[in-house]
Amino acid sequence: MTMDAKKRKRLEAAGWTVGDARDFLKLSPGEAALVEMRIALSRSLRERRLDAGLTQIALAKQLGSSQSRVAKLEAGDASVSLELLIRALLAIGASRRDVANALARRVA
Amino acid sequence: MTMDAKKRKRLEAAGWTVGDARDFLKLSPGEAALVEMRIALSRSLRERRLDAGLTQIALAKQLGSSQSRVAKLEAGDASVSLELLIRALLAIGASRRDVANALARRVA
DNA sequence: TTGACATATGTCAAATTGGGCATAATATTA
DNA sequence: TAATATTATGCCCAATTTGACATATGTCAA
Repeated sequence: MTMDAKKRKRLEAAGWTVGDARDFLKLSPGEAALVEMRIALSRSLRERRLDAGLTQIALAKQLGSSQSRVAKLEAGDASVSLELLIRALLAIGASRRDVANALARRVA
Repeated sequence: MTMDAKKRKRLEAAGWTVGDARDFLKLSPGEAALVEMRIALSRSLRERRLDAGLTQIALAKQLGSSQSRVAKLEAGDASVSLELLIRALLAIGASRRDVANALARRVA
């Protein structure tokens, strides 16, 4: 994890809400893009799961994972990788293009 | 790692070339998509690096990583995650949309 | 050829991520 | 309201991923 991400975690743990993370924390464009991707994928995952009428437990089963991890996936928790996020999307039937679209989706 | 991915590794280690991995190994659509994404991102990474006139060492430095890992990234090695692949693309200046496009790119 | 540079591959300790459990918080329904 | 279902969060530690290193292989010009 990068320095800035650690800093953010510390701040959030201390009860701060980070309004505009991008320049407040001076994230590099790449770091910012990564955060945005995580958010975009998280949201798509939740939408797809709900559209499919699945509970987190049901999705976890399809994924071969646990409810708690699905909750973290959808929360964009720092402990989940893009890798797992993408696996999860594929697990509920998203195509490669669907994932690409989700990835590029606006989140601001 | 999944069962089938392990199987593929064993086969490749034994000297086999996997022509059409998709149905020979009976990968699920999701697993196949994941493999394709890895390949697509790997290729985009190498193209971008070469276009930028960078060596693997130079890119490794920008990434905060090592030459060997960059080599593995470009080789689509099983030991690299989509996460790192995406970080690498962002590190050489790809935008979120660029990554999305790369991800969806045809590889067959 | 040799030498210099670039890339590939194997290994391993350290760091990150994952699964699963317990439990808390938050709906939702009777 | 209480009971039930769903989602969130913290924790542990096993598994995976990573950076770094050594070394092998490949490339190309002198």
